[in-house]
Amino acid sequence: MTRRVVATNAEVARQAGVSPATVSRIMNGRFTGAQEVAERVRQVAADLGYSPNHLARSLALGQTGSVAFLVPDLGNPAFQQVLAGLSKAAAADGHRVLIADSAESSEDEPLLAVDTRRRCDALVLCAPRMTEERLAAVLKEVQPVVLVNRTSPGVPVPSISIDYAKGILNIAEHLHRLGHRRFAYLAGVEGSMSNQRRLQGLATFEARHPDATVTRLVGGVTAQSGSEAADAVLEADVTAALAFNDLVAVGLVQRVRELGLRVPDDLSVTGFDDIPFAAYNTPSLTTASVPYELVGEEAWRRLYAVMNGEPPAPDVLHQPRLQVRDSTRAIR
Amino acid sequence: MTRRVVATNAEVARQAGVSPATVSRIMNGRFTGAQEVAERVRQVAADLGYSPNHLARSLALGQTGSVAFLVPDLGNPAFQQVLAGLSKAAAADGHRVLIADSAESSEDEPLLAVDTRRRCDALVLCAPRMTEERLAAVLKEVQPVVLVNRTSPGVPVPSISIDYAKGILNIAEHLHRLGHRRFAYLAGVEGSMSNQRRLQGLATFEARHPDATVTRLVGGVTAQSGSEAADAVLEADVTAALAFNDLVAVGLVQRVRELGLRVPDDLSVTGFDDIPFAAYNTPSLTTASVPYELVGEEAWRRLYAVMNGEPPAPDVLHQPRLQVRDSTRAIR
DNA sequence: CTGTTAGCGCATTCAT
DNA sequence: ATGAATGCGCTAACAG
Repeated sequence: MTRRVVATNAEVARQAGVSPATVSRIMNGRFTGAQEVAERVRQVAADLGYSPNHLARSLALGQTGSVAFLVPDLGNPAFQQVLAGLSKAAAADGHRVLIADSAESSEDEPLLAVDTRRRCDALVLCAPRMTEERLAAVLKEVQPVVLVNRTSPGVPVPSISIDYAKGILNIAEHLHRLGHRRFAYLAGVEGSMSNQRRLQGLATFEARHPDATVTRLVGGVTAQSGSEAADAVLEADVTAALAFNDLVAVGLVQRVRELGLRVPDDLSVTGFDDIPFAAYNTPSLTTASVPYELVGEEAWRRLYAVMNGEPPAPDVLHQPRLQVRDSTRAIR
Repeated sequence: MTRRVVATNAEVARQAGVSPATVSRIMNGRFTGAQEVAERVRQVAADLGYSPNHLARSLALGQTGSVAFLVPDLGNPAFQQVLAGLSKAAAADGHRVLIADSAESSEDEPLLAVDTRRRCDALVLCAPRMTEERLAAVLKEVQPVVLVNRTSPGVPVPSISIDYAKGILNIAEHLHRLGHRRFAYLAGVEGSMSNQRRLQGLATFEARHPDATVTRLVGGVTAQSGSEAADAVLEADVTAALAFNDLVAVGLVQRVRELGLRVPDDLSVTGFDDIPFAAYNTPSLTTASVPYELVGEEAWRRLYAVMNGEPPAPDVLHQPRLQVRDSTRAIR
């Protein structure tokens, strides 16, 4: 009954006639002795199929070489892009990403964040709906940490954010220039930071343009919720609908067309995020382009800095870029 | 200079006046002694903000509570669905998923698979382009492992696969019933298992229907490659185009329409996978529906079984379901 | 029921 | 240049 199925440091050391310390040094490139010794050890290691146990190594070193990424919903293309950027950048520096999907349950997020963080060296936290109180409490437990999509008033941690208010404002202004005056806004999840910011942007817009009216409608974050909101949009008697994001816009457009209206002829529709599909939708979506992959990359840079005791780069507030396509057109 | 920033088992034990073993037992619910002792220990632990070091625990236990998932491209919605299913199922059993994205570089996959696997208890491997030779070598090093999207002739490991051949055959038959006789197939990555299976399905189709011709064209796996193949499709003088997957179909449809043709009136187009967006495309995509999220879930079930020394459920070969929508129509 | 002891496998001082 | 000894923090066997 051999318990161990994989070779160990000590085993290699014994067979190569050296000490475990020497094996360790050779495996980590800190060896300064004779070449032939190194060669012999490598040979034995190869024969035994040995490679250092990552767990034991992490314990001794005090670091795992992986970072956690907590997202509300990995099914959302926007978060997938952040993950892609984070994953690539981290990999370039020899680190891995452990994902935790809270499945939109902001109740569980604090626990999930802390627990996941404990398995890694650091955390990238994206929790747009967590209360500030909870967030502050969590942040103290999970450092090093970088915030995505929001900042924390209390605890000072690096963050990468998007200027959602400005983004939706630019979209509204674009439609206003096209002659639109009656708008509908399909809201995202109530209470989420990203929805609140958009509402602020719309408030600014209304203040600037007394001739415009914006009807707030219940929306959501998925294509299905966009579909379901179609009737309400039509009843609202508007000429343009601003969806919370591209997914909602896609769902809305499809349903509206099924109901016999034309987009953009009868109704202009806009999205937000500029997910890859936005350009391939029919009609292609006018939206606010957000560099999510870059966000993931920047999050990594800051995390890496903090992990190495260096000061992180300053926070950034990305300005979404208005991307005009075919789903919007001038009145008349 | 206090080095430790977080409390340790021994520290709690000392302050609570018990042994480390007792603390361990209480933290893991294996304590059978007096309630007041447990209460006191919990109180001390809470005061010190103590929770067991996951790394040390893993080392002692010999397991980490996380599994690795290697994918060729996390940007592909199909893989994202598998991940979602896997992640949810694993989470339900108290496990986490560590992702590794090989960025379509099958060269690096063997190393990446082994290295990532070493950080976890098991691996879900999705490497459609790895050579069988390499695959066989890798499989021996990474067990427990479950294969997604392909099987291994040599090493017997559990696998969840899709009957791509049957799927594309059903699509072709559907078009044939609609009167189509001249087809174009936009191939995926050459040499990939999933592309080979589709080619086999098409060969079967041609054998059955001597009156039909299928022109093989260079494609890819992204919307952009679909766009780029549009010219070739038009030159091929066909009435129906079968894209490798939905992404390619989406790109093809958009470009073809830009070129002034109507889909499905002038050209029927089909996809594969039935990604969420397929239903929202204009026109909605006729495609082969694959239950990818279920695939991820089933992969977890088998992995979990093997990890616990139980026999895994039998391999499954999922039959894609023909999903007829608006991108295909009868000739004339 | 609870404490003592001995690893888990590795990296790293400190000697030599 | 190399080996012996120690610790990372925890769990499990074994006593008592």
